[in-house]
Amino acid sequence: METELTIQQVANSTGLSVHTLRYYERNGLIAPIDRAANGHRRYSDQNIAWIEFLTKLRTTGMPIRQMQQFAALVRERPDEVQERRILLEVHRSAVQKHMDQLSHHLAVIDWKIQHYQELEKARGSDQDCIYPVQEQPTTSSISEKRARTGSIS
Amino acid sequence: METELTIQQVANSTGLSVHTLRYYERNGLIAPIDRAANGHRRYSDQNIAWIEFLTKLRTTGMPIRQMQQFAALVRERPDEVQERRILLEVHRSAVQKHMDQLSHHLAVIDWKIQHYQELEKARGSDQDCIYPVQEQPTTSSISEKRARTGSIS
DNA sequence: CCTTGACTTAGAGTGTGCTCTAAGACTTAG
DNA sequence: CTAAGTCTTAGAGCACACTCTAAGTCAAGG
Repeated sequence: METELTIQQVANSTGLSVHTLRYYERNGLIAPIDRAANGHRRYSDQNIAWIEFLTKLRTTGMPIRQMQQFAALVRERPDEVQERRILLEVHRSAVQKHMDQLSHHLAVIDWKIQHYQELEKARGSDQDCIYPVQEQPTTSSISEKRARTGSIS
Repeated sequence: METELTIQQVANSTGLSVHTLRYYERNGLIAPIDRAANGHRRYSDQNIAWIEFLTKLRTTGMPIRQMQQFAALVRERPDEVQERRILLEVHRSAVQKHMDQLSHHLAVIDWKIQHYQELEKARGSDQDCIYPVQEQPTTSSISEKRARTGSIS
């Protein structure tokens, strides 16, 4: 039994809008979808699987252009898998790099939050809160830091 | 000795363009910068520190609106730190969530790469490569998975 | 003196990725 | 028979975050 979903159903199940689904198809991210007698799109299981993978590429930051490339490779050389692998590997390392950056920056934000917490604690017991010189972890080092005069942000 | 950098120097050191620096100032992300006698901006160490922190918020995906809010809190209630902390905590958990999603999706991409590698290996030794049914890890489960008929992307 | 170059402003333009509109066909429910 | 609802298309519009332009000021170097 082949499931044959409408665009609306696919929108609901994938989280993409019907607009976006058509937009993706128009732009070659999704191969032309089979039509019902009335011309309406009917999505197969494979279509859904493809769309789900696409959205994973999207949410990891792959630009539309690159997804177009990837989709073109699948359509034009379905039995030549190497180029696709390389494309994905390039993307993977970009995502990895991005995540590394995120986690570093998150550490700085964490640090700031903690700094604020300490200020709040001090505020509870202090008379009129003299702001200590602010230290900030940077790209180079979290511990060893020169004082920035009077930054209290 | 107060360092007093030009906008160009700040652009070079922060990686933002001079356009972006002015844009940020115009939009209240950066407080009005002190001017030299000729009206040119002169950035202090504190300004730089602030801009560096801003870019961390930006690169972790905080929208301009929220950075405006944060900057407004710093300017308008410099000694009330709680709201800022909460704002950052909200952002932190958003970033955390985003990173979790990224790493899950990255796992799927990794899986695909490996799948391709296996196809390439098989291709070297096989006669004419019959594609196995493709399995894909999904949000729900990586191991237990129904077969999708004939998807070979 | 004059050119080069960095700066200023307000405001227009750009790229990305959607997101929606308009006009029309078709199906189903009342 | 009609109205509501879902689909189709081509193409316009939008949000975001820049990015650049135009027109002008100013200072230093040749």
